[in-house]
Amino acid sequence: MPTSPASVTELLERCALIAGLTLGQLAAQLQVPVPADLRREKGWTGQLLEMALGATAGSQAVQDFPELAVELKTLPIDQYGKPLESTYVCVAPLTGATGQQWQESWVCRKLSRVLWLPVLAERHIAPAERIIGQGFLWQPSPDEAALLQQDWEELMELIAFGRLDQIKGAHGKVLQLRPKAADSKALTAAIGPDGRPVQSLPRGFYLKSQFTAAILQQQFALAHR
DNA sequence: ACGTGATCATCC
DNA sequence: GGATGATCACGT
Repeated sequence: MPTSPASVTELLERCALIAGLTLGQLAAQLQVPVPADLRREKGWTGQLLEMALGATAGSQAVQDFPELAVELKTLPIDQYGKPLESTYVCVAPLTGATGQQWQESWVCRKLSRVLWLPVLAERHIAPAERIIGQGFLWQPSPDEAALLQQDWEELMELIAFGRLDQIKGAHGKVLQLRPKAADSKALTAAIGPDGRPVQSLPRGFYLKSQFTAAILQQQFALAHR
């Protein structure tokens, strides 16, 4: 069981070591069973790679590598390097976050330094055969940060004014709000249209795949110039 | 129930 | 084919 990396350099070295391996090969090294599909283990890939890299946070609400201030995100991609899914960031505070500033938000902090780890994960490829790509460290550019902040402020304002029901996944340019729950019947406290407390479906912030696609494109260009 | 890891399944 | 809403497992 890998220990937690002492530095960002060491973390990136570990990424280089596993790049090119299949998930099956890595799972064998770590003595982890591989599911035939991910229908009942949707987080399996992320948890396997957390283990391989020595992440310690588990299900705690902190970054994956707290000492390094690095958040790990696996990114399922197709053969052309395009993301297959949006990227979950964190749960959305539906109460008690009115007046919060962007810089102190959970979204901002989690996205301040991300280790992206692409995995070739087209659906026709069995989990064991999926190939680990080259991980890389990313920090939002000023432009990217501005886009994220704008979307976050817009969504948080709607939440604070009790307009949660009007928020669809289509809201936001790069950041979206979508259900994040066991099922559509899950309930959590939120603010109603009249400002009074109501119960509603828990939501999470997600990065739209077009945004992560741009990050990958930029990284690809950097790596090949 | 909440937050972690996300992908599934269906609709357009 | 891509995006949106729904869902699965686990630890706390």
